[in-house]
Amino acid sequence: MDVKVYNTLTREKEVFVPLREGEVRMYVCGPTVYDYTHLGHARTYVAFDVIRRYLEHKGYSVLMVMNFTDIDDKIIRRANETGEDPKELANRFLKFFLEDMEALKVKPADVYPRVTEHIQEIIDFVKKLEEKGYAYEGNDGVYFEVRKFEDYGKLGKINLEELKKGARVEPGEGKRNPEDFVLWKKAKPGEPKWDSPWGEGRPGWHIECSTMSTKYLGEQFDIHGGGNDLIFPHHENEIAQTEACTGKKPWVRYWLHTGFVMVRGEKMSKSLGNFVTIRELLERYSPEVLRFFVLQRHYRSPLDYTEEGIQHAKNNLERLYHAIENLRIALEKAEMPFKWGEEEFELYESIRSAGKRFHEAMDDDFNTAEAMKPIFEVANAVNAYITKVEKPKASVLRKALEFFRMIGEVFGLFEGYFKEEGESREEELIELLIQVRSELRKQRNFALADEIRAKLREMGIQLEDGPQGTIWKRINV
RNA sequence: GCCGGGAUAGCCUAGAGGCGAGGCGGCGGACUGCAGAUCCGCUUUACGGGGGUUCAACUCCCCCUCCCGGCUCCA
Repeated sequence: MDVKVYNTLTREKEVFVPLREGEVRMYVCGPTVYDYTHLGHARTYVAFDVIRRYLEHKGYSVLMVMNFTDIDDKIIRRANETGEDPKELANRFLKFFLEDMEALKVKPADVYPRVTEHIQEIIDFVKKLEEKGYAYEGNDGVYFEVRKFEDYGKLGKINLEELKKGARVEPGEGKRNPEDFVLWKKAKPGEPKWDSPWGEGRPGWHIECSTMSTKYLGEQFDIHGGGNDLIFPHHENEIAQTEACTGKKPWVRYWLHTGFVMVRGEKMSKSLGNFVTIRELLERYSPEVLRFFVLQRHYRSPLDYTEEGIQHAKNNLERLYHAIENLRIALEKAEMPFKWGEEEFELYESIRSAGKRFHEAMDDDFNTAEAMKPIFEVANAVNAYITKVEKPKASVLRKALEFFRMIGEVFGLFEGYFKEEGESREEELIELLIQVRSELRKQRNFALADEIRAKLREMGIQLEDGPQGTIWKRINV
């Protein structure tokens, strides 16, 4: 089945066809590293992580690049406030960002180009634009002359005349036209700077993505993504620069943008001060709960942040983990499948059809919210099968387990279950404790029995007493 | 002003011209020393309002109300 993606450029869902067969080259706009990563960032990067994982699952080889803006007005301003060196400040938050991404199980990009490591390439790019007549030098920097690029506005559906009415277009000292944007900023005293044909200065914001993406992914590539807030002006300007420079259109085939995280009806952002950092959240919730929370909503829709919502996600994920643990326990007493009965056919069919619907949902513009449904249906079917059937058949149970493993790989979940192997010592000790506790229960020493249960629970092991004795589960959520 | 996205049962999320919504929560039952998990049932005649098209609209068209976002800081 083909994957369909919603392309911001055309405002339509299109069949995804990469430029080179079997390979996807994608670029996701990374953060400006001057502060901690918050849930809004996490939403975007988890969404693109799952998009990337799904494309890999479909058999594509994915080359993924994410940039770091490590020199910029905001970094300089923040550094001035704290008295820190801008470079050190950027390094610090860059490191924090990578730590947060790792904690969230976001697969690392193949290259993380930093602006300060690509100054020469950026200068060359600007020079080329100058040679081609798209750029001019003003007294405070080098500017891109927007009106020379006739396609300007195609991504954000911007009309230049309307834009001027929009009031917030700043004239800027060295600009010829208010809509022009800066490619190279000349340094003011005390600011970080690099040598260039236009004197000492630093790159403008948009130019870095054009330069670095084409360096690693070529003059044309498949996917360029980021938050909704980057459509205009950032991505619009990137298109103008790059297509003006290379002359090749379209520079990027598919533009993907994520919706905002909302807090009580407002966008989560630094300036509003209504943000929660990943670090804070990870103190209260596991990484998988946060991923699950994000994936319960389609990536383009706004996502409302509430504690209750995350709690919901936690409950949901717990339910799935229980089903997986139930599978493991059932497998211990499972039989050779010398014959299948109606129940086996039923469970098999439910797994098969769920797999199909999962893929249909993901093929349809990575609709993770829709893809959740079949997962719960399998969990229900598994639980029903296990309670109904005395001697479950190992083969169907394994089919269910494979299903969850597949989901786990695409969504980046269930690591707590599928990762560990060879912890048999720990398992033996748990079994021993269960035996001791059973003896205590027979003697009706419930106080001590309950204490053992409570202590194990604290360690992430949950005991459940049932008709066939006591079983244990790992609590991974 | 211009451009875009929304309103779905108590709550959260999908979807779609007729055909099972998924989860959470709540209630009742089974199981149980308690807890937990699980099963069965109920909460459930769901789709912002008004027109229209149609044999049939939650879905298509028009209008309206309300909410949100972008319009050179942003993921």
